[in-house]
Amino acid sequence: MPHTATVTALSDHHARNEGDGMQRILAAALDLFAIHGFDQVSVNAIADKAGVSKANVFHHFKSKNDLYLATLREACRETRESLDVLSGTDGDIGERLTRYMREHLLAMLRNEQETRLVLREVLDNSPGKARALAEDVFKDRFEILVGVIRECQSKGLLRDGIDPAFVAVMLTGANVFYFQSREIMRHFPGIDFATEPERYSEKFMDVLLNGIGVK
Amino acid sequence: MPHTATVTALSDHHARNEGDGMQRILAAALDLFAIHGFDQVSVNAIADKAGVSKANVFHHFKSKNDLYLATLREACRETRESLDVLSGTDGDIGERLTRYMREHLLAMLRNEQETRLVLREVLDNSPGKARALAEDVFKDRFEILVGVIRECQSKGLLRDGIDPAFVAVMLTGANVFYFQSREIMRHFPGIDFATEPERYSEKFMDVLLNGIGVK
DNA sequence: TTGCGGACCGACCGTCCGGTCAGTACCATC
DNA sequence: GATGGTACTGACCGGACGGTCGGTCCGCAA
Repeated sequence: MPHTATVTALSDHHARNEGDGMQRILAAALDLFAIHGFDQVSVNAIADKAGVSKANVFHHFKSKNDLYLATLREACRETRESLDVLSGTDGDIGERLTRYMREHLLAMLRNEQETRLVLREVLDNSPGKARALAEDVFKDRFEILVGVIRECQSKGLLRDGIDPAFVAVMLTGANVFYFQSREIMRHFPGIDFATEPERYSEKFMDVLLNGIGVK
Repeated sequence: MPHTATVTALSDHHARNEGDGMQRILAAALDLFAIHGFDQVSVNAIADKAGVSKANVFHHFKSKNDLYLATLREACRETRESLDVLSGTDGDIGERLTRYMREHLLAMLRNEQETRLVLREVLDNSPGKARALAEDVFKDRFEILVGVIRECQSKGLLRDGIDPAFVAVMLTGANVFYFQSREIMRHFPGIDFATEPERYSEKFMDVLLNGIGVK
């Protein structure tokens, strides 16, 4: 009795769950790859989660690596937002950067799985899979950010001694590190921002703009 | 013809290479685990690199996971330095933190493999293996750092509005992010510190102490 | 009505993995 | 010289993995 729906009801001939099989496979792969990483996830597990047979996975994607690349590509595509906040309005550098930092961090947390997938690929120094793919996404965004900061500097909104590229790295790094380590920070004493990203952004911008020294 | 030395000369009966077999296994495991991660490394590969048989690995360690834990434990032990710089002298907060940041970053880079191993365990959100082990190391150091910063603040060396725990996170995050992403930063334009950690530390401390805003 | 192609399946394959085991060489100590 | 412990080995095991294969079902166009 082949072709029996392994999932709930849905009497129709085809497309038994939601979306066609390929989409369900991609969604399942995103979930699993993002949480456990490439090696820890078997094609069988993906097929089970998607409610299809393993053979069907190989019908849509020519290899496990191919599926991973497709998943990563989609994750990259969906993560290209939150940068528009920057190019929007003019005005005070503090306001602009504050809004960017806040939105960027919230966007990372909102698309947690996609972010985790891309970050894993970028930060793991192994040449494997498609670091270049994820790296390009990173690079594009980074250059835009540097451009905006440099523009602000030329308008006299930043001190002259400041290196725009370094500031961009600092901003990115602060958010990436928060994303990575917020879980363990929750176990640390004296930290009130582990579950409140906005408070983190606020404190960061205060230090960034004013420094920690006494006036 | 068993017991033939698979490595160079060393006529002696025992200890054919350097150190006993167990040490060689640990060293090989550190190398491979740090670079490729737990899953990507087979016990066979470790045994080959150490110049022993796979069975011998299981003679010294009761499982692959046990070997991983031993490796991680040693990596944690060897990484407990560079914090003494803090508790040393008194004096200007700028000097103290600058020296700490510099030394901490250089220590991470000096012990690259150990750092990578511990960091992988801490930052990967999977509950697996021995996150607690690495986390404790992190936590200890973090608390010391917070203590020093708080002390500086009570002496009036820091602005009152500053949260010491946040500053500690910021310092740690900046160095961790540099360690993780310096390789891809080398491919980015306009970055002059990707291969010069001391320049990175310098720029960071400038921003941290003085902020980026115009005076 | 036929036939074609895509979605899909169960069963299967070779490989490699973590782990075991029986046995060997080489020490100690008595 | 027997004994016992330790470092070490090749051969082997069950299982999981990525991937293949022959075949079924079904919508659709001729």
